[in-house]
Amino acid sequence: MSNNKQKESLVNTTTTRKEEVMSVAARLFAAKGYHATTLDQIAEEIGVTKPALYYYVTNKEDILRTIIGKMMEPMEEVCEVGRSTLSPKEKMEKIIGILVKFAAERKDTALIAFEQANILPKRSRDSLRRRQKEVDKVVEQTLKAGIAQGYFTKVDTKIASFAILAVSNGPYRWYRSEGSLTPVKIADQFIKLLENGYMKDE
Amino acid sequence: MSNNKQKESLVNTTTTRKEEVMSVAARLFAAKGYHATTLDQIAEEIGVTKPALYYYVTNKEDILRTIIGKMMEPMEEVCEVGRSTLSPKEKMEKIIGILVKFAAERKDTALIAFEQANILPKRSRDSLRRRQKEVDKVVEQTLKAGIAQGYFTKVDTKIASFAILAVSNGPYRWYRSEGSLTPVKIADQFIKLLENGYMKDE
DNA sequence: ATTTGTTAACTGACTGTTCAGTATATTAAA
DNA sequence: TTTAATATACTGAACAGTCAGTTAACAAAT
Repeated sequence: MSNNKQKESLVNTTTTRKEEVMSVAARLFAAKGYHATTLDQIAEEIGVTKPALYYYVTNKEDILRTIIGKMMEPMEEVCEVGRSTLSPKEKMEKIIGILVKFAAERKDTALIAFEQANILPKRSRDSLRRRQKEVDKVVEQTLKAGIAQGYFTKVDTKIASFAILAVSNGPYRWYRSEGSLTPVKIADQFIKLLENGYMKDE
Repeated sequence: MSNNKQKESLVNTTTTRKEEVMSVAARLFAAKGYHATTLDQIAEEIGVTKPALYYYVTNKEDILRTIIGKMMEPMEEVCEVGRSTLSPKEKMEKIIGILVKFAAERKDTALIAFEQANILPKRSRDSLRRRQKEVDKVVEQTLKAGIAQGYFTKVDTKIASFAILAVSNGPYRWYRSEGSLTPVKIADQFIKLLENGYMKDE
């Protein structure tokens, strides 16, 4: 009885214990929610006991914070696109691509960041919210630029950016990596729909 | 022996205690999540003690189930539109209107139904999921019909329906009733964007 | 022999739920 | 009209279970 321990350097590509904690926790937080997930469950799935987690992590909340922190990178990418010299159309397409890719490939992280960030204390939560507002602003500014330059139609830019973001972030709810759809195909379809709509313009 | 509700229409001006429990609970569940909300908090906001809640409700979970149940009605409305004889374009516009209206006017309910339904036991959760799938199907069928009849462009109907639903349900995340935007105006903008896109077709 | 990693056993706080009572209002009986 | 009986709406106290976090001790590897 007992172990079942870790001999990580065997076939382990590069996953450290800490990363394992994070990915297991992310899966459980996403599936059942933060409060409904116990440290015992995380530990058991990894094959250790609860106190062992405290060797890698200072807090339960620390796990959540770390997971949510992973969302910062793609949002920063979006902001960089915003600062680039691309045309509004190209910018928007790149932004949608980045967001769809992340929402599909990192479903758990996306779900947790969108639906459980309010669990964090104001301090930690605010840096996420601020970045999200920056992303909002990049999308809206891109829309405004496109309209000003005569490429885009005159839509309400606030409402349209909410729509574009809802679509682009949406895949974390339904994407299945086992299916035949790739993030790129999804993004292409989204772009086609958002740029031209579903009505045939005769 | 004996039990609960039935007519108490005597002095009730507008809201019964049970309704008050539900609306307070909905606000707290939406703001902090189900597990992070204690019965003491709900009771305190109403101005009673925790055991008093059990006079109106059998369970904490029962509160959640009741709140989520409120989402059934608009989804049934959508299904009725699907069964109607309207044109695909009109159907889709009505569906978007119904969903936007609900997501905006009943933000808390929508948030809880979308983000906390997995807390319910499979049994209770399945009736919601089934209805959601029906709504999905109505949207997809409407798209297919519109394409078949030559009104809509040939989009991937699975992906496009996810997009339309993400947009239409989205307002529960950002709508503020104090603002100048009405659900109808939002729906109109969404319809315009989804039908024609943001690109100028010259 | 120290560092790294882990465990068994425990604590302190919290929270959903129950239950025996109580105060007030409503109805029935005298 | 007074009195008794019953239902309504709640409270205070406590129970039972859960869970984040701690402590101290132990093993393996460097």
